[in-house]
Amino acid sequence: MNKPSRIQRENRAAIANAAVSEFSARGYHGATIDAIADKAGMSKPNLLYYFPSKEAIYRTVLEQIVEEWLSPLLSLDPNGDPVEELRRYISLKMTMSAHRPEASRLFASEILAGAPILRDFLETRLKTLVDDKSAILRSWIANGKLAPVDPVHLIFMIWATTQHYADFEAQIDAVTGGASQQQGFQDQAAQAVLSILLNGIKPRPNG
Amino acid sequence: MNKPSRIQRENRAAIANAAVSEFSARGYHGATIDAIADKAGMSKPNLLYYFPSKEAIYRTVLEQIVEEWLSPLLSLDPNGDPVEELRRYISLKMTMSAHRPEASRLFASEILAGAPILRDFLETRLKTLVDDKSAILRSWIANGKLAPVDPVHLIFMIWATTQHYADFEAQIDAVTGGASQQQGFQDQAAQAVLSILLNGIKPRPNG
DNA sequence: CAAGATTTTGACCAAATGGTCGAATGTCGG
DNA sequence: CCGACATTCGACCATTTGGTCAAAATCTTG
Repeated sequence: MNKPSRIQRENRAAIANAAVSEFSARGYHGATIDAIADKAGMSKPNLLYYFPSKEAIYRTVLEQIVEEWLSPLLSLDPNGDPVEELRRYISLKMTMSAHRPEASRLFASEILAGAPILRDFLETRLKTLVDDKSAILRSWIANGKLAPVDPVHLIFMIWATTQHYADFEAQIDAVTGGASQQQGFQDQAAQAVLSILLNGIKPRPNG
Repeated sequence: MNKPSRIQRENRAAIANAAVSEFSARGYHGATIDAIADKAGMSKPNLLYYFPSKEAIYRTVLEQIVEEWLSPLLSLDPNGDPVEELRRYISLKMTMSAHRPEASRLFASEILAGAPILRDFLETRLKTLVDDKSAILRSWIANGKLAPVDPVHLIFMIWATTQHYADFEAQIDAVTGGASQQQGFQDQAAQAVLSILLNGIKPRPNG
């Protein structure tokens, strides 16, 4: 495979962006190649010149998102201060959730559907990563730097709370009267999440 | 409209069950009337004798789920002990998540898609309910019975963490090597969630 | 049991949609 | 500015799918 031309790079990127938007808004089956092509500013046959099939587009954007999603957890530092490290991790995930809600929702929709495409990735790379980081958390607990909670469930809770703001945006908007669009809401959310989670895991005298 | 016959009740129930299963597994667009009819043990035209359209089936099952979902929050008692009330509420939601994961995923998929059908419900009944219960939480905080956290975000966090176990089951299964199917996993999850959330909101000396 | 009402379904239809093809157009190094 | 290659797209096709209809089968009840 030769180096991609400028046109190839641009078009592939345009298609990927359009696809994230369409897939996240309508789900895999609800999204159509025509709509993605339209949004990317080209005809359907032209789009299919760059990707062999609808599923190929889906796989591609999912893979990109997954890489992006992984990185914050990767950077959890075993030598840092436990509470500070977790504060940084949670803040990072809150920021990502606020900045790329469509990507978050696309990932969520894949998992909701039983992870037909991502199952292998989840069982291998993600599992390994979680096992590794759980070990770090466990050592912090053993040293009395964190309250004794199951590390895996702590990780799940962080994922759940942070991604909730992107994935359930429609519900949050409805319940808050659209506040989530307003400046400051994100900071407020981050503060509440950090406050509850960090206080929930700070070491306690009466274990 | 006359009283429904026994056949009507049975068939409507069979269709609703099949629909929850199909819609939650494949999403609104991925589910087909044929598949729902099959799973309900009848032909497609027969199914359409009971419901006028695919969307009508979807609306019906969503409404049932939403009613079910609402009830635990309704029962939050302003006169109970704050931490005990929240413990009960969280436990109830964890149990529901474990017992009806498909219903949870169907609800989640509707919200992910922007709540096209449920928007009105979310903006009216759910908003009112959240406003009411937030007031209770605020009074508990004012009385020093809870740490000062934004009540709305606390409610979001409870929803996020409890429903995560149903909605992201595929991911949890993959990462834990299928542990979520095993006896005891649910209790472990509930314990971790309760521990972190309750400790996160217990009143603290240094506000 | 007969007659009316209810329930069931095979056969069909129209629209939507993923994907193909061949011809036309554009790009670029030499 | 030419030739080779890359890009674009109108027209088309096959399949899937939501929904209709009229006739058949099955209840129900006086």
